[in-house]
Amino acid sequence: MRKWRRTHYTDQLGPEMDGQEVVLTGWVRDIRDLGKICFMVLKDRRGTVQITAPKKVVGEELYEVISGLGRQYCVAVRGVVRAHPEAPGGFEVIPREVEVLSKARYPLPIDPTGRTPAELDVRLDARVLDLTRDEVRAIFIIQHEVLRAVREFLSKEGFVEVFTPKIIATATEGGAALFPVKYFDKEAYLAQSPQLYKEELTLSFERVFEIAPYFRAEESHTRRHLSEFVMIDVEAAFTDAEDVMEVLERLIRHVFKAVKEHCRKELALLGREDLEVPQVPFERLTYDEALELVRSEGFDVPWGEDFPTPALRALGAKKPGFYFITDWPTASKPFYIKPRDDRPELCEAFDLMHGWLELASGGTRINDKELLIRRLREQGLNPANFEHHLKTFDYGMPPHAGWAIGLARLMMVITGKQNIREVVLFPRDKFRLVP
RNA sequence: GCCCCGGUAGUUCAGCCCGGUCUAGAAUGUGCGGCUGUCGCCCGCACGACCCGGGUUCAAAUCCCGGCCGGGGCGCCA
Repeated sequence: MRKWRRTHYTDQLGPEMDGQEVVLTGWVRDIRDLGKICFMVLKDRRGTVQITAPKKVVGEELYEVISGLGRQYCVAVRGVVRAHPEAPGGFEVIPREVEVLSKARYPLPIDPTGRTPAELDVRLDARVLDLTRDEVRAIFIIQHEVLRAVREFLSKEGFVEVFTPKIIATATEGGAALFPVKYFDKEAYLAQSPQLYKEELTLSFERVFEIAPYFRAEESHTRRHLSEFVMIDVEAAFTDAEDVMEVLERLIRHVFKAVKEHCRKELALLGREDLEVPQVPFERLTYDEALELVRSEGFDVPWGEDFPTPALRALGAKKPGFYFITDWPTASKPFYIKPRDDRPELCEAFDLMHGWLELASGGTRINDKELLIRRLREQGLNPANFEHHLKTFDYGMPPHAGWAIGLARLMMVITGKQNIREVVLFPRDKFRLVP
């Protein structure tokens, strides 16, 4: 079907083009048939334009075609631009020929104009149609810019983008529940993190990053958890936690600047024109300081434990922007995090927070094999299950550090959306496997 | 997994507490008709729904129990 080649997007038209013939393609957003004149709003990915069909001008036959169109029909229109003071934007297109490329069947599951609102769950069931709305699509255009900016920044910082396996042999790290998959005649699992692989790769590339989906079979049923989610992972040789925290906060700043500069229209659609580029460095709060704050709010959290959600909310109320929580109790963090030399009950781990939302976590890693084995045992894990990983520590493993940030959580902060499902195209949780 | 709240046309909401007046109301949508400047067009007519199963009752959208699904919270989330 080559007959209809678009000559212009709707946002490339204007009253100064009066008299010019154009070919437009898109979807019928609205039809207003007044009897002897019919107005059709044509939408493409860049905007809308009014197609005006006066019966006397376009003739009986074409008038029937146009007034017979329905919302969300996919159409091509050949017509002439005409300046007209009463048309939106001061111009309209008088059609000469209209071809229906695809019809819509009614009833549509949601109103594509958004005038009759639908709940998120209903919208997700009809996600593809939901995405015809500019304000929904804006989220993902912003995400595209975020990813572009992340790659730009990390590349400039000397990081190499890599891919590590998403099908893995064993439940390497313990902890989070994994999804088992059949792998020929073996049982395998979907990766919950690239942690061990990215550490190993610092031995050769020194600085790597990976942007990929991960899978966790948790019971979590909250506004900020999904079973499948994209993480941006970074790992760097010859660095410690403080070094990579600086990379992280500068990255966040770079991303916010890029979004602010390149996604003005999309931010406006989401009511986020006021998005502020955060200043660096972000505030550093030690675990002990955070604990004290939380306790002063009346939460009885024992030393050594992670903060329960209500405590984090209280913390977020006091610290609404970006901040780090550092120097966590060693026992509260994974085995590969390096304990502090001076106080081994604490470790060189950090979390990046935005208000009460945990965005990223990272730290200095252990590069001493014997210590790593001891830490595995202390966490109740069997070193034999980490044979391949431990072997790489015999090849000159450099000291290294890194972090991982949840892409969707970052998108929640940028877009102001309160439910992670809003910022994921086709979210997966315990109760949703389709579409 | 636990707690609270909810499930009514395609969508969004009313009715439910206090069972009968519900042949279930509205908006939007869809269909048909009318209308030459609309832009959430307007006017008229029509179409379309009580989540599933069981129970109580003369009678259930309404009360009770179970299930499924949804919203929120918590837990889990190295």
